[in-house]
Amino acid sequence: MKLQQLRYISEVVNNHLNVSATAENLYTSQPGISKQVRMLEDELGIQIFGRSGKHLTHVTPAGEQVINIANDILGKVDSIKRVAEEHTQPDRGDLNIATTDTQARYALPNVIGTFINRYPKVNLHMHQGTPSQISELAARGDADFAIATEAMHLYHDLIMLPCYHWNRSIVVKKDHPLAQLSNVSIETLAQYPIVTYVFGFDRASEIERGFNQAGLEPRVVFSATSADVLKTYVRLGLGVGVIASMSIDPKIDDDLVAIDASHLFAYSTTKIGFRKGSFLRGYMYDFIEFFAPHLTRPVVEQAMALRDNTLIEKMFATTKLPIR
Amino acid sequence: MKLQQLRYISEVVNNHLNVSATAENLYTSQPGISKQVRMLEDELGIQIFGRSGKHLTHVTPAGEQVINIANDILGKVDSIKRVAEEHTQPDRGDLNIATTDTQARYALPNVIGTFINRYPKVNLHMHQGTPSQISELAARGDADFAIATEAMHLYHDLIMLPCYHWNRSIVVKKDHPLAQLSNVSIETLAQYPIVTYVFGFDRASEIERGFNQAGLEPRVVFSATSADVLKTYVRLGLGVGVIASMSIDPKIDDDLVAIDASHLFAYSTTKIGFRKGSFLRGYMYDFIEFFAPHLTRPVVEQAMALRDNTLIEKMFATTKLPIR
DNA sequence: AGTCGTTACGATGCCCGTAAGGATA
DNA sequence: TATCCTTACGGGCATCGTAACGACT
Repeated sequence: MKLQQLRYISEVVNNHLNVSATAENLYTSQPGISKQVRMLEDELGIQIFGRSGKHLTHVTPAGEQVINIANDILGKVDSIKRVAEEHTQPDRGDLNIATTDTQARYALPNVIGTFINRYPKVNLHMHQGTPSQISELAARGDADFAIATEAMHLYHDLIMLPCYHWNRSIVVKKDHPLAQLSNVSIETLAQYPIVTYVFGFDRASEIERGFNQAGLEPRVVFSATSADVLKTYVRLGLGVGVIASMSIDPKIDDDLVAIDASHLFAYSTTKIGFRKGSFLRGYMYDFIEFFAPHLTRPVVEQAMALRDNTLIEKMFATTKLPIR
Repeated sequence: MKLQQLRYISEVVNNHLNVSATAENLYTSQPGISKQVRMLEDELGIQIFGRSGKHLTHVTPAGEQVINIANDILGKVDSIKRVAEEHTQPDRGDLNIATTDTQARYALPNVIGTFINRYPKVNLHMHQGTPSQISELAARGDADFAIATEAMHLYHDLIMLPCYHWNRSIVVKKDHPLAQLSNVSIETLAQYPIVTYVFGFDRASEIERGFNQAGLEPRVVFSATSADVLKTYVRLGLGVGVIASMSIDPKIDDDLVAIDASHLFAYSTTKIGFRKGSFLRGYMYDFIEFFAPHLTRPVVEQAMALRDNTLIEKMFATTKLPIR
C-alpha cells in the first residue's frame, strides 16, 4: 500500500469516478492511476470501485470504508507537513478560507486586515461558494477554514465553533411605505414581495421559519447569494429586502432605509470550522482569535479534543457571543 | 513522503533510537533505514532525531509531533487492511490479546473457549505482561486488545471499556488461625505477613488503600504477578494471601480456606481496551461481547465515538456491571 | 575495541508515460 | 461515434543490499 494509491482513489472519488479527469487534475497519466488503483485493489483483495465493463460505476461498500480511512490518512499527511512548516517558517504559509459572499464582504475585511498586518508573509486565499461547496472545500482540505452560518448538517467532518450571532434587517428605498414605520410586523412584511438570500444560504432557516410561525408564506420574487446584489434589486423597486444587518453600510446605502427585524426572525450564528484531526498552524489559531476573540487557542484546543459538534455546542452553551 | 519512511521513524523510536536493531526487526538493511529517515527529514526540512555525531540521541520536539501523527497514520493503514480482510474472509484472521496472568488464567478460558468454537479459523495469540507492557503492546498495534485492571493512566491512547467488578479474598491454609474466622477485620489482617500481587499489578491501588485508610501499613513479605504463584507460597506458610476471589478454584484449592475480603478492599474494575481509531473486525466485537455481555456492538461503537475515557466512564456510570 | 550511523556503488524492480486496444453509453 | 478504462511496452528513477568508512562510547 502506498500513499499515492490512497491519493488516487480519493481523488477518483472526488472526480466522480472519472479517471481521465482525475489524471488531468493530478498532472499525471490516466493509465498510471488506473494501474495503481487496480494494484491497490489486488493487494487488498477487494474491489474498491464497481465496474460495468471498463467504466467505473460506483463505490463498493468496502470501498466506501477504505476511502474514508484513506482520507483520514491523507489529512494526517498534510498535518505532518504543517508541523514541519510550523517549525521551519512559523510566520509563513498559506491560509485558505472558504466562505459565503456575505462573510467575505462584510465580516472578514477587518479581520483580514489585522491578519495580514500581523502575518504579512502568509498567503491568503479566499474561496467563495455555496454552503455545500464551502463544506466540501474544507472537508477535502482545499480550504483550511469554513466560515458559514447555515446548513450545519453538511459539516460532519468539520469541527464547527460558534463565532457570533447576527440579525436581519428589512431594507427598502426611502420612498417605500415601510420606510415610515419603525416597527414592522411579520404580517405587514408578508404583504410585500421579498428580496432575500437564495435557498440554502439563509432562507430555509430563520427567514422561512419566521414567516411560517405566523402561518404566512413569504413571496420571494428575487433571490441571490450576496447582499450587494440584493440591495441592487431593492433599489430597482423589485421588492423589500431582508438581509443581514451587518451588510448595510450607512455610507454607501444612504439611499436605503434599514429597519431592524430582530423581533421577526431569530438570530443566526456564524461559525468557523476546520477539518477534524488536522494540525493547525500558529497563525491559524491567531486568525480564529482575530475573527472571534473568545476563541483563544486553549479554547479551540479544548473544542478540538471533543471532536463532536454536539458536545461542542454544549461547551459553548453558556458563552456569551457578540451580536452583529 | 512515503509510508515506509513513516514506518521507519516510528520503529526507530520503538527501538530506542537504535537504527541497527530496527533494521533487524524489519528484516531490512540498516543503511536503507538510515537513508530514508534522512530523506524524510530533508523533505520536511526539519530534524526528527537529534544526533550527537552519528548517534541518534533524542527525538526533537518537532519529531515528537511528527511521530505521533505517523503512528496515527500507520494505525489507519492497518485499519484499511482490516476492512479488506473483513470483506474477503469475515471469520478468518488474527486476534492478539494482551493481558495479565490472572485474567489469562481465570477470566479468559471460558470466553476463549466460546470464541474459538464460534470462530475456529481465527488465530488467537495471548501476550502476558505487566500493565505497562500490555498498554504498550496495544498502543503499538501489536495487540488488538488490552485486558487489565490497574494503571489506567497508562492507557491514554486506548479506548477502555469496563467489563466487570471483582473483589479480593484472604487465602490461608486450613490450619491457619484466620481459617476459623468468617469475618476478618483489617486490623487483624495487618498482624500477619501478606502475600499478594507485585506493585503495579494490584498493589498500589485498592490493597494499599484498604490498609492505609485504617492507618495501617501492610507487611508484604512476598509478591508475584500470578495468583498461582501466590497460592503456592501461601501453602508454604509464607504468609496470608490476598488475591482476586475469582482466582480461587474450589477443586484445586481445597487445601486452602478463602475468606471474602470485599468489606476490606473496594472492588476493582477490569477493562478491555483497544487503540483509538482502529477498525474492529466483526469477530473482535463478538469477542468483546463474549467477555462482557453488556458490551454489544452498538454500545462499543457508541463508546468509540466518544474517544475519551473520561466521557466513557460517564457513559457507563449507571451501567450495572457483574461482580466476579 | 566495539558498536553504530553515514557514504558509496551497483543491481533490481517499480512507476510513469506513450501508444494501441476494446467496451460502453 | 465519442468517451473512457485497460493492456502493452520502454525508459527513467528510486530503493535496496553489500561493502567500506568514520565517529562516538
